[in-house]
Amino acid sequence: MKKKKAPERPTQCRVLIQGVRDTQDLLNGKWKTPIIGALYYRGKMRFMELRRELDGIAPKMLSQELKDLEMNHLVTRTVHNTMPITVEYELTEQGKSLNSIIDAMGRWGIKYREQMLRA
Amino acid sequence: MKKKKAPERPTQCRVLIQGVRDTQDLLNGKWKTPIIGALYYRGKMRFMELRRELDGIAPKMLSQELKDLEMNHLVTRTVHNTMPITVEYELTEQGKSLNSIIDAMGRWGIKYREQMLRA
DNA sequence: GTAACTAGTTACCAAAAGGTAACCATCAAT
DNA sequence: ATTGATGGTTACCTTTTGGTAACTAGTTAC
Repeated sequence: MKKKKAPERPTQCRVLIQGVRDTQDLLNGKWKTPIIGALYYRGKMRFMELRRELDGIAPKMLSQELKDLEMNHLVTRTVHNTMPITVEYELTEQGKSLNSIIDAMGRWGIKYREQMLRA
Repeated sequence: MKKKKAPERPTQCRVLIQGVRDTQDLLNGKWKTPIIGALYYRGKMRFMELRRELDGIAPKMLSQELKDLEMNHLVTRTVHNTMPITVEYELTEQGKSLNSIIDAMGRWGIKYREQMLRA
């Protein structure tokens, strides 16, 4: 029985790498993780609250990133008919489930920084 | 006793966010996680082995990314005086410790994709 | 009427990321 | 002498990212 030409990479592995890529794509850019973090720790927030919380983000970026997150079903946007209108952003269940990853990244980053300083 | 002006965000949280940012910076770009993944699952590898494994990466990018990873102490580079010379890249302990995160991202990504297809 | 808050949008610009193609030196085999 | 492997480098170009500044529209307070 002849071996097929160079398959060699387990499908399992390829699938995992695709998963990593997907996750990275959802979290790409400078602001996505801070936004998700803020929404996770503070709960639903309005546009201006987020702006103030994130400190330094331009409205253009915030709007853009929130749209991205919404399109990817990580955040919901709801308009309230108050005067003036207010808009609330909130994490979906999927969005919330990202927290374990973001948290792991946070802890790892802290440990890394410590070890770099120690060395 | 008067409150200080708008401190409000727990230091703990800021530190965590910084950690996330650090981690993201180390893993930024299209190729870092695949490279680390390959080195994790296959062990030490040579330049050309990595190139073939990663499928589609230009030598320029691979070289650049490996330099980055090396500078950040996630990968070591060792030259062997064979003929022709060979160069081996290997994960450091720090580099290996990233696997839990990359793995978590992979699993999350897979689950996310499933749920998106189901919906 | 003018300023300020709500939630954004638009035009413009600079920097970074990433790809292509060509090239380099060293060595081995044909 | 040419081909092909090793491990890269270089110049060039396009796309993406992210920032600034100005602007919109609706409502409220002074």
